[in-house]
This record gives sequence, C-alpha cells and structure tokens, in this order.
Amino acid sequence: MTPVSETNRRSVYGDAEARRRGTLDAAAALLDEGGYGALTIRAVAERAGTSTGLIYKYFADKHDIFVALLNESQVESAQFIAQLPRVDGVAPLLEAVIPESARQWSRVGRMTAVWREAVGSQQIERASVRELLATAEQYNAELERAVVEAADVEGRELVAGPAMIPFVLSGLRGVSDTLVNNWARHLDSAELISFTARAITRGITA
Amino acid sequence: MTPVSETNRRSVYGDAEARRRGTLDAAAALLDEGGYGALTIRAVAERAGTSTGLIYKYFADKHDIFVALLNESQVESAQFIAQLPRVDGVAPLLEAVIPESARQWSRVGRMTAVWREAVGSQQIERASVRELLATAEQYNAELERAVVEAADVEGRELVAGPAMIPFVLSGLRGVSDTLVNNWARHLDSAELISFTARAITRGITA
DNA sequence: ACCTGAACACCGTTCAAGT
DNA sequence: ACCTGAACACCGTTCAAGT
Repeated sequence: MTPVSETNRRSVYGDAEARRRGTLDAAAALLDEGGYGALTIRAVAERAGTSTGLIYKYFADKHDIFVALLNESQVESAQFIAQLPRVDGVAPLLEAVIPESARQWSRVGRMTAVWREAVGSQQIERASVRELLATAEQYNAELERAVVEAADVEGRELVAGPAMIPFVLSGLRGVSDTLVNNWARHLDSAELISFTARAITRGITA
Repeated sequence: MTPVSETNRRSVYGDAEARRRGTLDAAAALLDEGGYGALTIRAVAERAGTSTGLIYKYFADKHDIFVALLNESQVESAQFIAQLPRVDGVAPLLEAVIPESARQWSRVGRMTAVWREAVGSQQIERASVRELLATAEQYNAELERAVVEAADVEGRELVAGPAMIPFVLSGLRGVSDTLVNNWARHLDSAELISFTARAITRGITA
C-alpha cells in the first residue's frame, strides 16, 4: 500500500510530490548560480513552473525550503562518507571528506543564521526541523564510524571522549568556511586541505 | 594638525564622526539584541537618532555597515590576543582565545555571505574592504606571534609550513560556529573548548 | 550645506477569485 | 479541489524638498 500523504498525491493538475521536488531543485539551482541574493520566492516559482502561492502549500515559509535543502545536503554527505575507503587510514579519509564538505558548505553555509533562529525558538517542534536533527545525528554517526574504522586499519589509537567527533566536525566546518570564503588567499587550497587532514588526525590521536 | 576628512567634521548639526560612531553602535546593538532580522536601516536610523538618508552619507550601503563592524571586531580580537599570557603554553592560550572568538562570531558570523560577495567581485577595490583585508592580516599576525611565543615558552616544536596558522584559524572558526549555533547539543561547551584547544595544539605540534 | 522622509522598486506572505 | 497573482506590509535605497 502506498501511503497517501499531504505531498504524495496526484490530481488533474499533476503530481504534487513532483512539484515539491521541482521547487527544491529550482531553489538549489538559483542558490548555486546567483547565490543567496538570487533566491527569491518569485524566482523559485517561475523556475519551477508554479506560483508563489502554491509554494506555500508545500513549505511553511522560505525558511522551510532552506531546511529541506540542508537536510538533503546532509543525507548526501553521509552517503558520500559511507562509501569512502578506510584502508589508507584517517588522514586520507579526512582529505577526501574535506572537498565534499566544502562543496556542501558553499551552498548551505549561509543558512546557518536561519538554522540558528529555527533551533533557538519553538520552531524546533516543526517536523522539518526535527527531521533535520535526526539527519544530523546520522551524518555524525557515519563520520564517527568511518574515522574509527580507518583508525583501526592503521592501528591508530584515538583519544577517547564525547568531544572527539564534534571536534572533527568543527574542523571540517572551519576549513570548509576558509575554502569557500577564500580566507586564506595566499595559500594553495590543496596544501590547506592536506595539512588540515593531517593536523586533525594528530589532534584526535592519543 | 587634525586632518579634515569626509567623516571628521563639525557643523551646526553636530559632529559627523560622532554620528558615524552612533550609527555603528546602533547597528551592533540591534544585531546583539534581535539578530540579523532586527537589523534594518530604518531601525538603525531611529536608534541612532538620525535618518535613513543620512546613513548613506557615511556608508555606501548596508553592506558597508557590516564591513565596518567586522573590521572593528577583528581589531578587538587582535588586541585581546596581544594581551594574553603565553607562560602556560599553546593549549591554555587557545582555550582563552576560543570564547572570545565565539563571542565575535556570534555577531559577525552571519556576515560571511556578505563578505564573500564583496571579495568575490570588484568591490575589493572599495576602501572599506581593503581596510578589512589589512586588519585580517594583522589579526593573523597577532595570533601567529602568540602561538609561536607560547610554544617557545613550553619548548614545543611546531610543524612548519604556510598552512599552520590558517589551520588554527579554521579550527577557531569551526569551534566558534559549533558553539554559537549549538551544533553539539549533547556536549558541554567547556568540554568542547578544552578538547579543541588541546587537539589543535597536538595538530600543530611536530 | 546639511538633513529629512516620501517615493520607488523590490521582497515574503496571504487570500479572494478563478478554473 | 486546486491553483493563481494582485494586494499587503515590509525592505534597501534615492532624491526632491526643506532648514
């Protein structure tokens, strides 16, 4: 039995789920092409072939579109990490994760302010935000598994403690921000990535 | 001789420089109180006791107000680092830097998107943006000096290379973002700060 | 010479009106 | 039942009009 949800419904007007998908694709494309300033509801509606009013049938507000994109971004990143080889150890694993992390950060990084307002208030009760928190947990778990397995392969002993994975995540976010916003303008990207992967590895090694 | 610049001039209407200062103070206060959403030109004008039109005599646009605040934030951070004690070594130094970094990041972090657009385009020619780049260099130099001196005190050998300080900066920005946006919700802040300070230190130790 | 605030072209969001 | 787009209350920015 196919469940009939609010957004999985066909009608003479077309497939509601397909339209939701198209709205998200349009938003992502606008974000990639023109940056945050290009992402307006009117532009999304025109690009997705729908109307401004209808977008609010699928998303509570513009905020909610961000949350959905952020969620997809985290799912993709988790899948990417899951399929990475562990055989070369922790540092090469991280070196492979950083560019993907930066790629996601370039689209999604600006949404941090939005996220903060969402989680700081009662909006945490929203289904979309609760889903996002669950996805973040999965991403963290996938990263932890990969790091632990890679350390195991090379016989590296990791420092214990609940802050280990949050530190790695912070490091990934920090270097992604540096790369995306070109903070280290006098430094080759590849060199920063390589150094960071090895430095984080030293940082979590007992 | 006091130089008479565009923004250092008295008149029957008052002190232009004082008004510029008041505009920045109003903007900072609004940002701290109500977040990004509360920062509107109309609100800044009302709070600073001026008018929307006059704000554009001191700042090219809203963008330019951000850049000025970011610049002041970097100057304050550089001064804070300059006066920190080195005698306890690198990890305690970083542990003292992180909360200050997070404090600045909470106000200024959301401006990253703005910064990116500024530096990515021709706007880099703007005087305010060139000033910001120079301030960033000074902040970096101050941090490097503090880290090198602290390592010297405890006889710690640092890894060489141009990526060392950018890695530390990335790490500080990453952990600040984690703290400000409460990404590590199940983890005590003090524990994350302490772990991060020690892990970054291990990361840059040869 | 300096300052104001109505006016302009947008924006996110809503909802009466259409199909 | 579903969809549209004019309308509303904003926003950043400008500039004719005031002092």
